[in-house]
Amino acid sequence: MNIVRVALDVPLPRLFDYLAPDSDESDIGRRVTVPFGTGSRTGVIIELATGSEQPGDKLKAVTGILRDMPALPAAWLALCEFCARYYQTPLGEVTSFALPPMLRRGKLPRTKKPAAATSEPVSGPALPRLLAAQQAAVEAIADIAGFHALLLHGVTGSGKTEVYLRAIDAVLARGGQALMLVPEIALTPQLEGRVAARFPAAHIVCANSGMADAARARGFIETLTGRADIVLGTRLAVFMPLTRLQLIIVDEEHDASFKQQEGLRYSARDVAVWRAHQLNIPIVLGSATPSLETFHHASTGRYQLLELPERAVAEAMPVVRIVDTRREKLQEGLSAALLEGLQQRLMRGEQSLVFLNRRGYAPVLACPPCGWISRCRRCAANLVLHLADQRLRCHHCGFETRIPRACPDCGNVDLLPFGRGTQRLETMLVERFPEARVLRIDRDSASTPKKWQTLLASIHAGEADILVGTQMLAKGHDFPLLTLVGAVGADAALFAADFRAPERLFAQLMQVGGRSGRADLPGEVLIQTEYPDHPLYRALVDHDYVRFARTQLDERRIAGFPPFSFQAMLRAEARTMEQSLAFLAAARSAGEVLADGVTLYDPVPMRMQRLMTLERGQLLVESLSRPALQAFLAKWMEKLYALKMPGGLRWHLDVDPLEF
DNA sequence: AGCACGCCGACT
DNA sequence: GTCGGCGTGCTC
Repeated sequence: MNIVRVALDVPLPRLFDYLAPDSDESDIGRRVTVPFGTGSRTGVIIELATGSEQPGDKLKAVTGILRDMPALPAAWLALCEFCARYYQTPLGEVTSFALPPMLRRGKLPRTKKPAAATSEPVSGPALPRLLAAQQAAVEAIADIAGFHALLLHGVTGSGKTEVYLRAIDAVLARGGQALMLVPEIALTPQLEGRVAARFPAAHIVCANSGMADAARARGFIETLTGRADIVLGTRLAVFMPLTRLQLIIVDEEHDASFKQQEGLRYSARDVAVWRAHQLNIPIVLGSATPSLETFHHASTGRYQLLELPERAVAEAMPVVRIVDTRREKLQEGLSAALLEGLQQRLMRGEQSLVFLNRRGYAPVLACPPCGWISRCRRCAANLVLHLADQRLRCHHCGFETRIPRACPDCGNVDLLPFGRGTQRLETMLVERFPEARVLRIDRDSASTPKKWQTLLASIHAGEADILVGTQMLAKGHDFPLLTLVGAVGADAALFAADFRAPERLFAQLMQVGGRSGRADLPGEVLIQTEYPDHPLYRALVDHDYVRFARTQLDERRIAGFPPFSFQAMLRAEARTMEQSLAFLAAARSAGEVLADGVTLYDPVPMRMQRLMTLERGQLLVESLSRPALQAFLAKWMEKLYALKMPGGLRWHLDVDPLEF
């Protein structure tokens, strides 16, 4: 009896058996349409069987095996199986996620005219000369046979990309494929251009969530059929079905966007490392500020550390200065030193950037006499004042409303904005420097890729003197005219409850600081703080990531935080906090009997306690051993599926959570 | 997650 | 008398 075992996109941790008389071994990894419940679904055939644990009368026959494209290879299925196991997600949800939406639905993209084959071997551009450290890195990567993880640690401008390109070159020369992951969609076109220019004969496939359905499906199939030489994309590209993969690169490996924060909560960087291990190939993790997990691995020798200590382009590192704001009376949040710096750059015709990671005019509008403040009705958050379009807006759920003329509670008309956002800084700077062209760059002003491109273009054309922006500005873009970066309001992250906040702050300031300066125009970074002696800032002054990382790792070791422990977070959301916490308490009791070498903490409300009218709680699980944690989670999940829940309650498990 | 079945409230 | 609320149970 021919039976196929099918992974379907339902939240049930099992496969479904179907009769498939005409199936054979070659159908493993094929998509298949099956009757399911009252309807029909498309899934993936995971294995063949001759019998089933299901009673024979329950077995239905498949509607059809889709043989219109090559079957997904065994290594790809194994990758999905790993994710299902590791992230405690049903295999069908993983395979479904890993497929482009169009293929998931059982369809195929229309074939497009194949790009004109490059008949003549095209010669690439002349190669830039390598610094000694770059050369050493390139050779180290070339020397590797088999699985090996390398951390390429180098500041902005140290030439990491050139090292990647050389490594890719070597792989292509051997007829292999390379996979390169980058954090942001916004960065892929730029990188694609550079890669395409370097490898004119290579077929490059992009993969990111911003692509049209058909294009993404086409890229997936081109990868599956082996036509792609280089696959370039954001985190989801880690699931592309490369069949001759010989090298994986993860650029900006520390970036939090490699971790998906919903659905399948995977870390593309971690999955990439597993994939390299599975295929026995090298993986290069690159960053100026590696994640502490990765740096720790490099320190213990598990990963090989490759250092690029200097900037490749002849430019000095920017001078970083701390501005002590404890004694000073600030002007709208800006110190005399920063204002002076801005004035100087204006006179010299150079650009400045004021970095403030908070958009809007002010974080809250308040009525001082009666104590009213602008709060979101649906979330445990304040409504942010957006003066530019006269709205109050919740940055968490998107709720917005007109700015009230008077206090809704007491009628007082003198409502006051508290705190400062980019819009307020912009207003202030326009008043203070009437001759300057001030440009604000945040998610409000650069809401579409097109607007973002326009803003970028005018920055490059020198049509702006002072930029005010959020972290949007920190990533990936070079601003040749920029010589001053001022960081404002950074202290808030120093004492945040999240133990990863300092790590993120350091990376952010390092990254935004790296935007300033070039060969003939040395850059300067001014960090305003009330904690001028804080080790984080001192390390920034010295450009000493390693010292910062070691200090942080020491603290983490003492506190028993990752990477010295392994964590998972169970989160629940319901109509009331009581329901959420009651579920988590039940989950904890169910888990405690299984816990062997695993600690379950008290259920607590999440930091963003209410979101979209749902009250959210969380329960942290921790272990000193990853295998122990994994073994526990597998057993625990079975019990959780069996737990009775009040209507409207939803829960999920987040393995290796980044958010607390 | 869907989707059906099922048993109680307020509408034509 | 029926539409519909969402509790419960099932999907090979």
